[in-house]
Amino acid sequence: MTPDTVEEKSSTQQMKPDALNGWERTHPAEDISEQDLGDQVIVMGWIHRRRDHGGVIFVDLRDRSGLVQLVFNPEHAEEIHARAHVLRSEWVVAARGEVRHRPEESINPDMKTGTLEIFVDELRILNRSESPPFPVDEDTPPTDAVRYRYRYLDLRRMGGVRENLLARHRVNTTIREFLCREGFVEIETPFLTTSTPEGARDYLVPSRISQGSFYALPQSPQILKQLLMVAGFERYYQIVRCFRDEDLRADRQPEFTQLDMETSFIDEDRLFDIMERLMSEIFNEVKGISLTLPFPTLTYEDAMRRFGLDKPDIRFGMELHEISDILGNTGFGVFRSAVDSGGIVKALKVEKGERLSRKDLDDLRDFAPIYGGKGVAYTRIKEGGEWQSPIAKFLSAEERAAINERVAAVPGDVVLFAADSVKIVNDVLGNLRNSLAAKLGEIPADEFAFVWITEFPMFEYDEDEKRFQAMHHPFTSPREEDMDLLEENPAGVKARAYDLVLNGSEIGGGSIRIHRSDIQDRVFAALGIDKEEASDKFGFLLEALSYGAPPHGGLAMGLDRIMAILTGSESIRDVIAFPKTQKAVCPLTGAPGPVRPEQLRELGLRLITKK
RNA sequence: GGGGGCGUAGUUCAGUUGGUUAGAACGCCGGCCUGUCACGCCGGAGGUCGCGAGUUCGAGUCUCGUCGCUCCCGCCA
Repeated sequence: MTPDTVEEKSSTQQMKPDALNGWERTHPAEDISEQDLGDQVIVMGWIHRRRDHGGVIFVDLRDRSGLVQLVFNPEHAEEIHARAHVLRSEWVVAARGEVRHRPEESINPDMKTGTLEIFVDELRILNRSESPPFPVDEDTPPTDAVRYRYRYLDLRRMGGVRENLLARHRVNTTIREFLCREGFVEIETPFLTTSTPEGARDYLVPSRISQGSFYALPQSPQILKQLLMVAGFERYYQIVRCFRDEDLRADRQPEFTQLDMETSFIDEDRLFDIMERLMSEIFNEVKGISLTLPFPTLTYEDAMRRFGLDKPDIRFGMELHEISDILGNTGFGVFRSAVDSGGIVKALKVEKGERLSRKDLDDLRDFAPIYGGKGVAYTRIKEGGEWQSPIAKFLSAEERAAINERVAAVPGDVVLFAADSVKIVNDVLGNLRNSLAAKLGEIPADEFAFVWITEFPMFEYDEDEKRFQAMHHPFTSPREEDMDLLEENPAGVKARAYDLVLNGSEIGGGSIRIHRSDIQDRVFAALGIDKEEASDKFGFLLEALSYGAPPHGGLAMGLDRIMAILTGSESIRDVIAFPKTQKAVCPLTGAPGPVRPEQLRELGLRLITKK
């Protein structure tokens, strides 16, 4: 190797790190206060920034608590000053020194410890660091790909995900303390369990001992927590990881955390009350605000009618209005055929319609197809209720007047229309309502609007499989007054199921369960699950219900989503330490990855190579 | 499975109608600097323009494919 190919090592690279050697930290950096003036303290952390004036050197030391300024003065201690000269970003150091007041003109009002500094007498360099791939000391984060690759550095950044995780810790603590006071017992349930029929694809784990058999990772501990009620624990909870092998979204990870709860001898009102008080404590802890209790309640039917979605954002108005009845005999083919084929026509009024440009309205053309719709019609309302619209001429004056009255239109408004099947109309206008409100700045950002959605339909008809499916899950109790409909009209049965919605986001859901095996049998029958299949899949649950199951119910709260809303995060990835990418890959560990052939052999598995 | 956005220095980005040697800021390296706090000043290094093909005299720029990140629909409580 010739001399000029030898990589030159700077002096900083050659320095040997020091041992901690009995030193103990006396203060977190940001806890240094006026009370410590004149005291010798020891702080430990990372080099946040260094300002080397040739003479005096200033170093901002960062630890979990925050920042404190270290001062290295050559006149005070020349040798220490020389050591400080080689410090670089993200090196790990311990410093002992005296807490002093800064000179009056050097006070930094932006820092919590801005009036103070530590005059360093002794410095120990505990570890060096490569130059970080992105600045750890700045608020502006690098792109996601870089953040995830170096997640441990991303988490080191102040004011970012680190703060979210610390808030999450406080929420977990609040939950545990609250539920403990309320008589709940934390019990762990297995991760290696059996496949439950809840719709989502399971993550499977092959069994080595029983070759050809598989465990499933739980989508939720649903059946097991019901068994805990049969066992007599009365109030159970668990902060538990759940797994679903489905495509990811900003608010969906393949593994996610739920606050899972179940209670005996209780009905909806008492359960709602417990949850509302818990939410109130959480919001008080993290945001310092008190929520107004109780939360409002909306039936599924009303939510769909007024907002088009079962997770309405009720922070703003802009409700939907059905106008099908006005259009029974209309000459406008698009509306007419929707109504004639069992669909509906709904209208969405936007006040101060001048905020929507011609282009905005034309762009609506692209909105409907996202949800399977054909389009969105619109009109501007002029003086005297006159319509300025491409579709005005297709509607009679009476029809236009009736619509104006239905939506209470005044001059200046814009009214939007969708005509299609019930599902598509609600999807299109429900989502358009959210989208327009956001665009027009109608959503109060610092408001938290909870709403319970109740009385969900028990069953949903699956067009593909030509049979009913449980909308929630098959252990949900039908309402008492709908029991008789189980056999004659399943579509009319409403369930004792409920969701908790916050700012248009579903943050939790649950139900009062079936605790009698005779009713469970009838629900299985309605679902087209025969006795054999039922006992095959859930025999242990049915058996358990026959041994004195108490009336019980519960819910599961999506902790990731709650944290995302609490911290103002766009994605739940920002409240998870090591999240997966949209391809369900962990950028740090590389999971999932290949396994050694002998591992497969032990499991009795062989890979089929896909083209 | 489908639709949209992004990909240029370590990082964040700019890059004209396709035209010579691809720029800036921050960071990094070296030097100077005793009250800074995004310290300042001087100098320097650093690029497979995600990857591959194509069109062209000529591609960071146009076309096709592919990979990665991301938002959405489907799917999923």
